[in-house]
Amino acid sequence: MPPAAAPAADAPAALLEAAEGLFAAQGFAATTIKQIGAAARLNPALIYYYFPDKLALYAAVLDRRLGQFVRAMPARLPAGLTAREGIAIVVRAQVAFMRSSPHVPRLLARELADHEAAVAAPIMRDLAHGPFRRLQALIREGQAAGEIRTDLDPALATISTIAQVAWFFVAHPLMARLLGHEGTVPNRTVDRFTEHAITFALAALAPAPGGRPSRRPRRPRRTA
Amino acid sequence: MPPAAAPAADAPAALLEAAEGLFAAQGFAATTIKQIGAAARLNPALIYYYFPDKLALYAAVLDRRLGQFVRAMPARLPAGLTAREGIAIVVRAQVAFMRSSPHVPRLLARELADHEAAVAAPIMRDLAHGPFRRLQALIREGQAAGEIRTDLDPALATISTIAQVAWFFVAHPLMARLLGHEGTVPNRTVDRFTEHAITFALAALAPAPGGRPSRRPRRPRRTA
DNA sequence: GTCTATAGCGGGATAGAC
DNA sequence: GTCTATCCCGCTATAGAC
Repeated sequence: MPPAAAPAADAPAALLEAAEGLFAAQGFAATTIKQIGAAARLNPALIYYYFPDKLALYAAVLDRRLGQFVRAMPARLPAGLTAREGIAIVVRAQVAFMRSSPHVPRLLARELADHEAAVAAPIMRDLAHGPFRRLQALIREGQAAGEIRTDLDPALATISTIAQVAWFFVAHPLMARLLGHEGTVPNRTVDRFTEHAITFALAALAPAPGGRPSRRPRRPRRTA
Repeated sequence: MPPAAAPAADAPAALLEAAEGLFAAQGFAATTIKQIGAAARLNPALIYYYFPDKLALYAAVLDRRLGQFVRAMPARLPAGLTAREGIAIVVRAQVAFMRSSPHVPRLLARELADHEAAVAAPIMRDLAHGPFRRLQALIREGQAAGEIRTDLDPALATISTIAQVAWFFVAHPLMARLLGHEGTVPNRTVDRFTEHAITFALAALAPAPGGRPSRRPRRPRRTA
């Protein structure tokens, strides 16, 4: 084994790292092979030794940052949770996801706009079929147990819950302005928002107080 | 005045229209002058007669769809509103904004990722200084009047409120999957979500019921 | 105002030396 | 595995005819 001094010196990792930053900042089309080589301090032609083409490099970047995290999500949601526990776990996991690399929110924003591209589709499928459906089921169970108001559609309530952190990070430049920061929202404000988002969602979902029943349950109308 | 038969036949408008669709679908860098000309059924060189260059065309597209709507927002929020009225107005205006062209959500998603670009900055400034600050002030007044729970930070509560509709549209491909639709979320589901978002926010902001006071304001605790 | 033709540049990708 | 040199293509933008 070589001494641990070598600072992450393997070429494919350096290319992925450099490409991630450039793709996030400029987008796929605006980023050139030569820029990536320069940022990685490697010869640009190496990209074609380690990856079939530019698109494959992009797909590898996305899979590393978005795909891996999304696929690891279900393990964070063991069986037997209450809805309130599930909400707290999911919201905190969203924050961890968005902070797992400074480029994640922008990569995500671009993929949301580019959804015709095939790269984003499997990741979105995993998100929808995994944590989203799970949280929705927890909310439905919470309604049956009387812990959650029954006039809310579980799917829509799930969206409202996860929208908070998602939008906070994806619209980061807007959030920074709204919160009065020039550049970036400081870490402790992100932490405060995380706890706020959990409180906000739990308050919205709490059953209407004592005497007055919650508004009459909406007919289970097809979402289609 | 010419007979109303001519179908929007002025060239600059046709170019803006065509460019909007292509920029939204593919992004600025991936869209070519020739594609725009072809989509507008006009000679591509005309772009350089009506606009200085490609970037100026892009800026014009953004200003037409995003800028104009944002600048018109304050007029929707007259003086003397209650916080609850303000929330309903802002949420419905967000939906109207997102529906004002089918391309708005994607244009917005791209601008959020591209915030280094100068084009987005003034629009975000107007959003932050206009409707966002206004809603925040309304919530603060609502807290003083005892209509809104006082343990929530008005700025964070504003973000949570507007995040719902913003995320619903920007993450549309994800929302469609979560709601079980193959392609697009149907209009009546969007309408249901609009009313849901108002209900959700108002429930989250309602003062804690009678005896028990709202939870004490959380100390800013570091999660990191 | 609209069109053709093209200049001039920079992109992705490859061949092949080392 | 890494690097140089380069091909070929398609892009933005312009010149100038009509």
